Amino acid sequence: MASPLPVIQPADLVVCCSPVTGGVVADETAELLARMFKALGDPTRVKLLSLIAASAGGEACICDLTEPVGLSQPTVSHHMRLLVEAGLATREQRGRWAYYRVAPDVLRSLASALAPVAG
Amino acid sequence: MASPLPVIQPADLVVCCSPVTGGVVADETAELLARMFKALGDPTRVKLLSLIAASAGGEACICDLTEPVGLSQPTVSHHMRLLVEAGLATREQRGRWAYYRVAPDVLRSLASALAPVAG
DNA sequence: CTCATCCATTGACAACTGTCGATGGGTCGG
DNA sequence: CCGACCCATCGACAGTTGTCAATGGATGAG
Repeated sequence: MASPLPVIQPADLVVCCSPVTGGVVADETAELLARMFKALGDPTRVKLLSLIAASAGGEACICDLTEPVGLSQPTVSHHMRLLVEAGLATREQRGRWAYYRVAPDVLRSLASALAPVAG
Repeated sequence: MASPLPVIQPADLVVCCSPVTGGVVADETAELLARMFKALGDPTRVKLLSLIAASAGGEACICDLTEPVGLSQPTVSHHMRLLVEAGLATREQRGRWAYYRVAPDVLRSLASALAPVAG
């Protein structure tokens, strides 16, 4: 985690969604896509997203997540930070708790980067 | 690469495609999805897939790919192996050449694992 | 104020990853 | 048969990643 890489914003998605399978993709696009996919490249993070999405209200705090994934609190916190930095989740602090949500539009964009020509 | 992990087969996809955002996902499913996403988690591999999909006939050999990505032949070969092991590409040997293709159905399945509820 | 709770950050460590050069096994053209 | 070509594997090395225990900053309850 040496690099203070900027958080991926929804606005960045206009760059990305020109589909892996629909023409050669620009370097910058490949970089952006890979960064988001990398965030999904760990089973714990896949499960975290799934847990959050399935939670009541579509949100969850760290304390709700540690037990289901069976990892320490710092580790879960770490994974959530990666998901947020990749733009796949959002974080909102309310009182003592930090509430995390998935970013449906970003996920949809990612999906559309895979699907296009693939029909 | 210590683990001789089995190559992901299209048949494995019946397990996977119950959507990250549509209910808590089983451990095995998370594992499978993460393995495929991890394969997409490198800009070089994203670009390789893109290059192959954009090639005439939808296929390409290693020698077509090294120059566009600017990496050595062994490295490209290595990346392609990962993509094949993840089920995202297929390899066919014809004479001296090894022809690689993308696996559209697998990509589509991956996409559908992201998209579902996200609407 | 004091204490308990929730969470992020830090430091450390083993494991994994991306890259290369060197090597060797197939396959085709002459 | 020989040389050229395509490709995979190996060994090595730096860099990144996943995990934890320990620590400390905020916030809220009593």
